[in-house]
Amino acid sequence: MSEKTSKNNKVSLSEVARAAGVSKMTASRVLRNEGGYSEVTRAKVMEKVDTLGYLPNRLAAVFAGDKTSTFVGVSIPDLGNEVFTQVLEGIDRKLGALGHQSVLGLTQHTEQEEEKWIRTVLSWQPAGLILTGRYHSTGAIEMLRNAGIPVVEIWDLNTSPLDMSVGLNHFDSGFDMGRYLISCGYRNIGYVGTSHDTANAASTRLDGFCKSVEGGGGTVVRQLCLHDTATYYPGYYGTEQLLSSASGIECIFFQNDAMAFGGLQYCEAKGMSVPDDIGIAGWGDLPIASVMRKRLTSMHVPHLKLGQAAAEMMLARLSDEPVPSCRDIEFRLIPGSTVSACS
Amino acid sequence: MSEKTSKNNKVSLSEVARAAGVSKMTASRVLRNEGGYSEVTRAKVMEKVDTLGYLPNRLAAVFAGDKTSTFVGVSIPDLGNEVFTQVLEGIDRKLGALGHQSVLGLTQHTEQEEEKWIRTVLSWQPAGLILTGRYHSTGAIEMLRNAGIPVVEIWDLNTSPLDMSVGLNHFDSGFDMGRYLISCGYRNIGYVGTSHDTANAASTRLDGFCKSVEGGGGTVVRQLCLHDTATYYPGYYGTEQLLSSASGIECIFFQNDAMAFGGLQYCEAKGMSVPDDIGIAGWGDLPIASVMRKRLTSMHVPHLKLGQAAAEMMLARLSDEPVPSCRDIEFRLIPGSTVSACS
DNA sequence: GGGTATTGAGTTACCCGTAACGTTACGCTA
DNA sequence: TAGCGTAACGTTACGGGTAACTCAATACCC
Repeated sequence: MSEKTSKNNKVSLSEVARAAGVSKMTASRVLRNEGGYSEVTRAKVMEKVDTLGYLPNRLAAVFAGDKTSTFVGVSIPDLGNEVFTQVLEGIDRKLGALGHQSVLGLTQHTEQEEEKWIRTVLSWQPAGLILTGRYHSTGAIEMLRNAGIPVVEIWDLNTSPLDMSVGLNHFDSGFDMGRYLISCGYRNIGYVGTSHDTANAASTRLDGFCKSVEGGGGTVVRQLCLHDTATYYPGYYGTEQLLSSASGIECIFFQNDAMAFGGLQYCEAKGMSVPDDIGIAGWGDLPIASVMRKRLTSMHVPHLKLGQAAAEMMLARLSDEPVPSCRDIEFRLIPGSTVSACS
Repeated sequence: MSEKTSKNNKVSLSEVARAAGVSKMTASRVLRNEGGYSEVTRAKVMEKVDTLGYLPNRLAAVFAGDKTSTFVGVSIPDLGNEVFTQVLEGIDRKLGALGHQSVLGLTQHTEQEEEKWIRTVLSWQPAGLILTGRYHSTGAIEMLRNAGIPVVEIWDLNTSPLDMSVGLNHFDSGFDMGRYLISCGYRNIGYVGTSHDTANAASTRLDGFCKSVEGGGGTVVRQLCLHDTATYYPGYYGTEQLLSSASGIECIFFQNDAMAFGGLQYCEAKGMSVPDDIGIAGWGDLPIASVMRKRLTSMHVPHLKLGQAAAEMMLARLSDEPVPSCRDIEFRLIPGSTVSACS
């Protein structure tokens, strides 16, 4: 409110320099700890920085140098699904610790939204992008190619990524779950999840699941894909829909633990006993599973770690370290006690 | 990978102009739909934009004009607490829809982290900032004052904000819950929450809660503040700690629904019946409450709406519309059935 | 004392758009 | 046909910082 020199009433480097009685360049060197100045000069400059309340303008810095900025665009489908918030937390913590910032993009599971967001965020010259999923619009791919910045595709394992990728093999994780449920003796199995315009990891999981169930002599009686977010309540009413539209279902596989919990609540509310009357399996090993009385049958996925790995790959690439183009994140079946254990 | 003219191998406006055989200015006007050019010129320019894959450089644009950028810094404590992810989703959806971007900051509930983040994000010349909470370090406040950009403080109702504020009266919400529990006949009440270095909304809630409980002749026997995140498992083991360190507790008030659910699971696991043996009250009316067999006694808070309101205030201010400096978000007690209803 | 490091500070040329003019050509009116 | 307005485009300065370079002063050595 006091100084009003440049038009944005922000204190610029040249003002600091003038006040300190040195040149702009000297002041710049001091601020970047570049050396080439005396202690006295440094003190003078730093004092003025303090009194004037100078804040550097990174925009100008990026603009001037051929360095890229320190922010990284991070796109995820939505924040209602705890799976993604954990990944995001992993990413942002790691990026933040090393002086980078996340610019958030919520794609709502559509390629158009993603493309729109990519166009916008690229115009800000980000250092790199982290995108969820392996499917992108052709326009998006074109832009990403031209941008010439690091891109990490996360969540789906992608052995031929645009640039880099960290994720897990969703097909296999679904396959493993199917095999396990078959080994428990289930044959008539249902699925409750959500669907979106875009092909995604959950559908890949379902593919793997069907493969092993059918290979094991079982049937995925009905696959219910709701147009909703993958959280508790859709799990609840999805289960209701599933059970009322198909009979003889012995076990239900859910898109994630939140939905599975919703389903579990529905079953118990209707007087069904889990796992005696019906088996319930989730996916993701979300925090809620840690307090459930019956250990939820699920698939453990280190979400936070996945996010951190993505950030690490990005940062390594930005500092020109060698980076593998693809990193596989392991998952682990949790037998739990919401399906009837078998021999 | 093909064009490599400017150092960042990005196509610049002047290249487009040169290719189209017009001046830089003309190309700029075409891209901004500013008028002052013939249809023929427009077509020539747009064609080159397409073939060269030109993406505007918003950095340069901000730099040139005295306009601010389109990104808005958004700081929240953490993503593990669903309360904040919902608020963030509300903010980002609204901002994104109107062409703005969120730059995320996770403060981990500390003022130092917040100050560090503010310093960094301000150097990117954001259009504005949205901060969670009303308490900030003096250094942060100083920077915010000097920055001269809109600031919205959310979550805590703050009638004398730095600039603008949207939030709810946490004291009153705690007070209401206390009064309700008293009216249900409870007298010996416990509290389980988390504590952080910073004074925060949850502690204000607790203050209000204690006030009405004590005013109503009850006692908050023990207040347990764990150093952990406010989610399921801390609710579980916090309840264990609480019950083993104090006797005669008839009812427990939790910092939020996730913790309350954890506590509920603990109680039921130990054979206690809710609400017959012990009452459970949460806060926030989180999605999980929608599928619980017993309706959780809680406080409904429109998190998404709160986030949207914050974004709206920011956007209104940015387009110079008149904005009230403070907006109160209402909450509503949900009696539920995890406390014993009274006369 | 003269030559050579070393250190400190100044100069200049960008970077890529936008704003503010300047110029030209043309059409319309009186 | 003079007079004026305006569409259509060109030109230039500018913004805040950085990189590369030059220059001046001091320190040190033989």
